[in-house]
Amino acid sequence: MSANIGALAVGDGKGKSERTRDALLAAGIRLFSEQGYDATSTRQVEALAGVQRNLMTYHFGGKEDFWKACMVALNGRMGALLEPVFDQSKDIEPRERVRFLIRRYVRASAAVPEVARILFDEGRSSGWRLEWLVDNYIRSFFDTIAQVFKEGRQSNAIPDIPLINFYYFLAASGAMFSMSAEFKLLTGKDAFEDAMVDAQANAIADLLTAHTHTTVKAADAAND
Amino acid sequence: MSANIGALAVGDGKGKSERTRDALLAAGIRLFSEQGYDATSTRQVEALAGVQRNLMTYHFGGKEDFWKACMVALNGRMGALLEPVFDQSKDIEPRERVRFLIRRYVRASAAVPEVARILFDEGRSSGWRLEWLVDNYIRSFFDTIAQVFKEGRQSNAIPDIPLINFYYFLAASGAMFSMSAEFKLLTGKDAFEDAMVDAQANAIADLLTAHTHTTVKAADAAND
DNA sequence: TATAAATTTTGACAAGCGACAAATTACTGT
DNA sequence: ACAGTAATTTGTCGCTTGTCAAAATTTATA
Repeated sequence: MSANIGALAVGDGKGKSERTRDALLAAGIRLFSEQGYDATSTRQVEALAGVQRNLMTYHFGGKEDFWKACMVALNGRMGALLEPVFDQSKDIEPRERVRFLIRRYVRASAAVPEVARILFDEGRSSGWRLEWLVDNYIRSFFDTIAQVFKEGRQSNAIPDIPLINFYYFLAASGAMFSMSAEFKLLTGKDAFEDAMVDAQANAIADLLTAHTHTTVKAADAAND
Repeated sequence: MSANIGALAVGDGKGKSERTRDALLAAGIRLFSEQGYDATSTRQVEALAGVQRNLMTYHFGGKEDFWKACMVALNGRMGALLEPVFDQSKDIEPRERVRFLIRRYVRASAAVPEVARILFDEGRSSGWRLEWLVDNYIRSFFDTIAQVFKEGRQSNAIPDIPLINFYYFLAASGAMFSMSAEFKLLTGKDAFEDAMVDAQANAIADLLTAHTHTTVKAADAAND
């Protein structure tokens, strides 16, 4: 792990106080997403940010509020990538529009893998962090996906599977980037390479917009 | 959290020492999978197991070796579900065989959600735990999936996507069960209900054995 | 039953944790 | 330059962490 993330996270035209806050947020996002909340200590965050001990408490009030601030900042990164997408897609015909949205979402998941890491992490057990995430971000994201799904079904662009399964399939499409360390050990390649990201985006779009065979259900039952 | 997991994990015909070990392993699997390695303390495991402090160190030597023992036990649970599957499927015709294997794998992921939780957790950043998992289990699992994929492609049962992406879809198909707490908050339902597990198994099988349109690639490029 | 081994229990330690308080330095507006 | 405030720095607190050590107890063997 690099000794100091401050220099990377710093904007030049900002005051020292704001630079401290930004460095802390960048370090917090990285450590919370890599290690989880409980396993990340305030001293560790401050060390990675290259700032003095106790500055997190001063600027953010405490570990809990700091985590929420990290989530807001992280949502900002993701939102900046996803917000223009709906506008860009509004003139595309239904089937290609769904594929376009899916590909852009997968690319955003690769560009900001911290989001998927934290969702996989916090979604496992209930608590105040999961409740906060659901209330502030996850619920509205699910509603957005539900709208895309509805339109995709009406135009027959999306196969006949339940919304819930469609949602979790899409949400899990970031697993390849979330598990980038395993990916490297297993394949020897970098999951964030452009060609790899495109391959994943295309594959997800292919699978989620393919027509399914309608004759297999009976055969399934015979083997169960 | 229940105060004591020992009574559940105990076999009756076993000696006290073995019962202590089993209770510790059951508690360890649960806590490591829910909270991760660093966030789980030895005292917490011992308390959930309903045994005295320091018995983990005595029976397993230390936290690291105890974690490995938990992984071995967890692999045993998963293996017991997956081992008979290949034998059962060897007379099914290729396309239905792939669907059968996928559905059984998804159901096993639901029956033992701890596996997916730990893989999502440890796959994020490199270290001795990820290396150990890859060397002992993940690599051979990947090879098995690669073999299924190869046969599935030859019989045209699996759509034309790269192996790596196929593998990570399948691995990520357990995300719905791994994130069961989020699932409950988001949908109000229990992800482990039989009907829900079957729906996911069928949906994954449908998506991974559907034929894709071959005419969309050019249209994709037009929007990028 | 006597003896040794295995297992359980209790005690203690250095190190790290989040948080609070106070002292010091840097910045702001007048 | 000055006062007032913001920001940084240092010190400390009670608590938990993983681990080692030793005493007490239970189990196995002769």
